[in-house]
Amino acid sequence: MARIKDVAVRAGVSVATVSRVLNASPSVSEETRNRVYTAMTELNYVPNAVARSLRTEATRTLGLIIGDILNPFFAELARAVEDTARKAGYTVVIGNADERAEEQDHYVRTLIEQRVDGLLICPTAEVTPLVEQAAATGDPLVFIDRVLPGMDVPSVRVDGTDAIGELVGHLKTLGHRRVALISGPLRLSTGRERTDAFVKAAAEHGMELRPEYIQSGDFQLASGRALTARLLDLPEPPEVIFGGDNLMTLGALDEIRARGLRIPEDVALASFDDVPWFPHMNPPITAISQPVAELGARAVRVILDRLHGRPAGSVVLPAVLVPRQSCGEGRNVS
Amino acid sequence: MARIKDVAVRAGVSVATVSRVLNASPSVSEETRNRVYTAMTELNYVPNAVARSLRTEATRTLGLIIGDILNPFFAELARAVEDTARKAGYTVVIGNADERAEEQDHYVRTLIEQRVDGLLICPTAEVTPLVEQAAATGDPLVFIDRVLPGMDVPSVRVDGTDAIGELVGHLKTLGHRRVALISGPLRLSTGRERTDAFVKAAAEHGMELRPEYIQSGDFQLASGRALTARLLDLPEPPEVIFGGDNLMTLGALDEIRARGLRIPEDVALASFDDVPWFPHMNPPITAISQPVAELGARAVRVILDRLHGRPAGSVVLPAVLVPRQSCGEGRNVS
DNA sequence: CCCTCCCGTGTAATCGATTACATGAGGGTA
DNA sequence: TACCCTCATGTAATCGATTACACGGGAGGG
Repeated sequence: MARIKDVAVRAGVSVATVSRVLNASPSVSEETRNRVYTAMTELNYVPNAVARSLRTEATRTLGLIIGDILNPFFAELARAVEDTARKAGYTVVIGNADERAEEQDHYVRTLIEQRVDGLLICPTAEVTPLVEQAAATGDPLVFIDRVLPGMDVPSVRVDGTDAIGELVGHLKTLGHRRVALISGPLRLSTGRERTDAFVKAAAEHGMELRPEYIQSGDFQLASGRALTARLLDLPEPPEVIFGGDNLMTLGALDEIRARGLRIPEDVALASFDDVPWFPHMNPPITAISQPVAELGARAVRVILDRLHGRPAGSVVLPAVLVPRQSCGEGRNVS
Repeated sequence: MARIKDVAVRAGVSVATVSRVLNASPSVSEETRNRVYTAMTELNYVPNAVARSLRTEATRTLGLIIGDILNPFFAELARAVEDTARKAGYTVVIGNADERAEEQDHYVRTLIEQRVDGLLICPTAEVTPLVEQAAATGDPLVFIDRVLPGMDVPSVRVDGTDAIGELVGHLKTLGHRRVALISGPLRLSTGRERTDAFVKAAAEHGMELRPEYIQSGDFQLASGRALTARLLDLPEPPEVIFGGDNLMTLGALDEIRARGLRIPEDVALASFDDVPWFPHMNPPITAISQPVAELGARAVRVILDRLHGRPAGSVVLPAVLVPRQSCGEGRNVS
């Protein structure tokens, strides 16, 4: 593969001049520039980003560590991050942590070895020593979606509290009283926040939220199904089940269908986290939609701010309720 | 950030020895090795992969260019590629081509600049000069999912012909005669193959496949919806619509619902490409499922074979029919 | 005519690792 | 004792770019 030196020889100039052409430096004469361009095409020259990065100490690359790319929420997030980064001239390397601290650490390590310019992390529950150290070292980190307590790292996240309040109001209007929640681990900021907001809203609206109606799992489909089974097995099952994310909601749906129950007549269903196919379900699923694309875009902007020495604060975005039919005769909005 | 030289000084050895420890060379004494390890942890040393790659001319990185990460098919593919590559000690950089040749070329260029060891591409319809040149130069390429005619590049793909034949048989058994297809662009190998297989199977089973029942779009939701509208507007609309991928099927579903038609009574629906939520639709969607995880894993193996100088042939995997209820009283398999 | 300044270009150090080759200590053998 | 071999380690070149600094020539001013 042709190197800058080959181009230089062919164009009859020095490597410095070729480099200047590569970097669009103004101090190269028109004529020389053309000679260099010609030599480059003739040789099929492709600059070596590895060598450039070594010298410049910048890779123009961002690392993104997410929980699970199969989860549409993360897929959309990855897409938004990638789009925004690309427009700013950055490449994104995605790491799939599979919601495991160990995998997350693997990627943190690898990406730091690769000298990414910044690291966007959807952290797992645990604060691992490696992440702690990276933060302490001053590596440019930003947390997305989830927050780790007691760490001085800027974060970009969604606050669903208001939307959950709205949802509970909606449920009350529809005549429901016994409401249940199946959510993620309380150690995850998102799991805790959604639970707290639901409990608070239920209290405010005078709903009947018994202790056994609050179940926490791991944001995965199987746990959604298992917890739903537990709820439906209660002597007095809830009238509504609220899934803490789209996968737990899908698990709930599986269990409800397996028992031949009707939605919303036998049990109503709502979801935190909207996905493109919820409107097409039978019945369409009422959901709380997060501004995922915005989340990703803002996260990139925060990290770029940090990289360019601009002040970088945290960002909190609101979620919105999208009422459909899975909780009863709501407005028919898709 | 600490460099190998700092570690060497602190451990009282030369950089060569530190490097040997890093690369687990056996010719370092136990005692020295320990001193080096200690120095590394004390300095929080993280090896610089950029420098290493420059010297070794290998990045242990693979590039993957896909059509659209929001499409569950590609998300699953990305996941499989990443998993398999990771197990072999490789990192994967994903590029989102958004089904546009221009974006695809951007990533081909960028990833070659970054000197990825191999490139996995789901090519867009056009054979761009850049891709052609990369293939000619002997860059390690592998095509996934789609094939470009007349290029000497190994490919890993799914052949749905048999499954489509099975589907048409299934439709016939259920009493359908007028069958229609909404598929992707014929210039895409997948679009053409699915269309050809459908036409052939329909003929073999004596189905009524009128020319106007064959529509081709762009594998996106909007085009699925528009083509479905066109089919339903025909004086004699088809009894069955077969979507060429999951997005076109979803578009079809939108249009069918918008018109208040029932599935399968008014019009039956089937899909090439199964996704996790099809079983949860109302009614559950009959689909042809591709071995996506296998597809990704095999593609990685093919490229690694090439990298290691082993012979690397193309791979064709079979798809399978998963009958559900959207075409009528089929077996109830989820 | 000479001095300065600027413009375009070249020389060479540098980034942080890997690795071929050199070196020196120690042990075994004749 | 002399020789050779092995083992552990060090020296220095190298990968392909960037860039500070040097330099030569031409223009412009006095």
